[in-house]
Amino acid sequence: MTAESSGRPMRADARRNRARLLAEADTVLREQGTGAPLEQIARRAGVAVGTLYAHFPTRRALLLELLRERHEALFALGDGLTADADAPPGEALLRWARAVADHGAVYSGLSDELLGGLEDPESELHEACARLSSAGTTLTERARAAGQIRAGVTADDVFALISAAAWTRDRLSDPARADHMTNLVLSALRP
Amino acid sequence: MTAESSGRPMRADARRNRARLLAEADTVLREQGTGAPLEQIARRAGVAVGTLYAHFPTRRALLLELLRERHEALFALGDGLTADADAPPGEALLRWARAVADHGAVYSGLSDELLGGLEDPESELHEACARLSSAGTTLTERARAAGQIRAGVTADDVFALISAAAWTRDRLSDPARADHMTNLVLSALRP
DNA sequence: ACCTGAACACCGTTCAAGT
DNA sequence: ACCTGAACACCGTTCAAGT
Repeated sequence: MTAESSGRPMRADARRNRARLLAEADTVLREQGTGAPLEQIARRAGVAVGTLYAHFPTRRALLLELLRERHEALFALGDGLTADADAPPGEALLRWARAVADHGAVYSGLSDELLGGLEDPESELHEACARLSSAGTTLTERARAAGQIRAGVTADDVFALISAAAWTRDRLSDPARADHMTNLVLSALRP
Repeated sequence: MTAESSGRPMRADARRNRARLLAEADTVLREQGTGAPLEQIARRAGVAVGTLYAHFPTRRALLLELLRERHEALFALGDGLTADADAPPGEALLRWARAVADHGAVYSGLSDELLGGLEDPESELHEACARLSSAGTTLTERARAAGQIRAGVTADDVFALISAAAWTRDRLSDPARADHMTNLVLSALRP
């Protein structure tokens, strides 16, 4: 067991290695997507593969750490939008959906992990995905009550749609189309 | 070079092996998706891996043959819908979109191949994807001219949206949601 | 003309041995 | 307490040797 999972402070070299691994992993995943060779990440961080595994037992555990900051920011955004009861609920929901869709397109393959992580309780990403999904629940219900989105659309539907928007953006070779396609997919929410 | 690519008739055993490979490949891909181990397909077909490669030099070449019949059926459907000039153009486009979305969800991972194959001219699936995409062009233009879909939506957008619908259906663990989500994603086309 | 299966490459994952 | 890197497993792909 490593120190990080037992609450004890990590040895200085371990902390440095962990930080380097995360930094290089971010670079490599931005270039090659969520399926990038772990060996390459370790090499670029200047450590052996075993060290990577010691810090992050699975690929998804590594991915979860990489996403942590952005997840926190999204939770905060969700709270902020929910707290602002006077804002037009349709617009609030759309701002939320766009933010999560952007997030899901940061690494190629991430949209699969997000929707898959919600559906699979065994995924290391499950809790984060569930929180992201439920953060949209209040916004969805308000928008629906105000008649600003389609009847019958659930928070689960919204999350699946957001994931689909991220997936589409991810696959497009022309980055100029990214915003347009995100808007188009999310426009399915219109009443 | 094999006989099949030179126009000469194949030897009887080769033809039998090819047919068996395609039949087993369909079964395996339905179970495990487009990334399934090729070794397993060969074993189930009772041949060595080399034989599979002799018939289908790449994974996508195999996939293209697996899809050929369904592609022909879709081309025919597209022609039929286009020929029927009296049908409501919005409905015709939606029938087309649903048919292609169903097709793109037959094997897990197929939606990636379809949209990716359209974007990548080097893909063995490129020509088929381009034909599928362009088959929707006339239907899209008619629907747009009749004001029955959103302004500014192109045939490329429709194909990307169809792929997104297939992807979403593919990822859902609950098959009962499949139709609902397909309808929701495609409802982005509404004016 | 076609098939076989061993050979090689690549990558994920583990773990005994080191510091 | 942490790191190294060899070892093993798995799969894609090629090709010399067979029929």
